[in-house]
Amino acid sequence: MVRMKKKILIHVADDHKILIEGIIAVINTDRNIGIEGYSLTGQEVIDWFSEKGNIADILVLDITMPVIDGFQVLKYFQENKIEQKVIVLSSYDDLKIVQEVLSLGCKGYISKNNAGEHIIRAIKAVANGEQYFSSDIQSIMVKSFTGQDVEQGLMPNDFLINSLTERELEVLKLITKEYSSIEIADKLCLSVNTIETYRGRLLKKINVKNAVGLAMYAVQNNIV
Amino acid sequence: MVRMKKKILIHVADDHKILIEGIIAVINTDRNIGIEGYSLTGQEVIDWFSEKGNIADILVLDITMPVIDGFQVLKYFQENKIEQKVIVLSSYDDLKIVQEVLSLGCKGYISKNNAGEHIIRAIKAVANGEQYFSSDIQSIMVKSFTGQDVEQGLMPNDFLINSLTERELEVLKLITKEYSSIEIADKLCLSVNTIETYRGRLLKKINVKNAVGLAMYAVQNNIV
DNA sequence: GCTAAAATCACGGAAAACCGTGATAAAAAA
DNA sequence: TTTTTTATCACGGTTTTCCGTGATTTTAGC
Repeated sequence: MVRMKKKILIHVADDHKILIEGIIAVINTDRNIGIEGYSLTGQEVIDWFSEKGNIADILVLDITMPVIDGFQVLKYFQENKIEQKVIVLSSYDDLKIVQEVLSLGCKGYISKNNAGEHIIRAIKAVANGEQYFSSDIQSIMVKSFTGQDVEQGLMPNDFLINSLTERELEVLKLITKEYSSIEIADKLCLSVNTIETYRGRLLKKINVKNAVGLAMYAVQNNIV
Repeated sequence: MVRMKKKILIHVADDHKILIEGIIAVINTDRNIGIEGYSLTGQEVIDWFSEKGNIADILVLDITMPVIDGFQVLKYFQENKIEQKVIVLSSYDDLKIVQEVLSLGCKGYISKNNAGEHIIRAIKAVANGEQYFSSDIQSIMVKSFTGQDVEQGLMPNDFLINSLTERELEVLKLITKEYSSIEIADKLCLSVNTIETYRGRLLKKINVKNAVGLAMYAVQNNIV
């Protein structure tokens, strides 16, 4: 046993504050790990990094965030040749996502289902230069490796295009300004049908029930 | 001319931040007046007062704010026998409102139309124990005093019941949680018609176009 | 150059929201 | 004790949103 002198510093990024609080609570039970900060959007993570030049020892990163999602944060690190240890948190135990995320250089992958029991171990492993995967992720990886079919959970098929495009963002902004589809179509010189399509896509991507949900999301992520 | 030693401290309350910024900008042009703080809702004003026991020398107060409006803030002062110098800002040059506001002990009344040119003078006058009314307000007062008809501007007739009731607030909160009228009716054990009525009333009172507007208002006023 | 993503449009049906208006009973205020 | 406010419900009509599905054309990444 080596006595640790410095705490392992963690930065948590998730758009659900309640989840962040949960993770912080779990992490605080271990005296060798500490919280350096947290972000509610991918944008915040990137901002943090570009301002301070570095984040904590390990970034615990949610994949599903609006506008700038976890993928894009990983890409940002990759493109800027930044070696950042990242543990990805995901609600989706999907093989393709795991592959994608690993190829983007992430060192750990934990399913949100059992994040509580794995997060501490994952952090220590990754801090130690190892990789870590929660048990359910390991099992689907093994199955895939041995050629077995991996039964996929319920995941929106357009999950990988989670981040919002320019146009979608534009429409979202106008929605928060109380414009109707007709008015938005007018303003952007597009067909009403097109706007309706965007509306539907926004609902799916952001995963809310109605325009109010879109507005709340927009506010909570400083899209306003 | 007496040399002023202390700045006259102002607290601004308005639900539109842009207006607050404007007022602060104007006030900052005068070196004898300073900003002590600002509030975005009537509730904040009352909270501020009940916490700190006093606000600035003069409170510049917007009448039309959601939930707790300017009237209620004035009533709060009156009921708690607090002598607070208040200048009311209003978009409505309505005789009844001016009367109401004055009877609630406010010392100055400025129409938003020409707030810029009057605010400084009003502050100095009120700080000096005088009263102050912007020119258009004075003119309607004079007309009324001399028995002339006062032509009323466009003001919603239900303006005076601007503040939201308990039930309305409850419904508003559920709307921001993406519930439909049917679901809200279910949850509160009321008729769908009733909820629809509330929806309509909320739209009118808060003066927005649709549920998104309601949600935005709710967020901006910490009703969440 | 091929493939994936983005931007664009269409359409028809179902559900929900919005609008106006009116009404009644209970509670609160004047 | 009137009057006002609040809470409640009704209803018919219009508009808008939501849902699913599919298709074409650029644009961009590999």
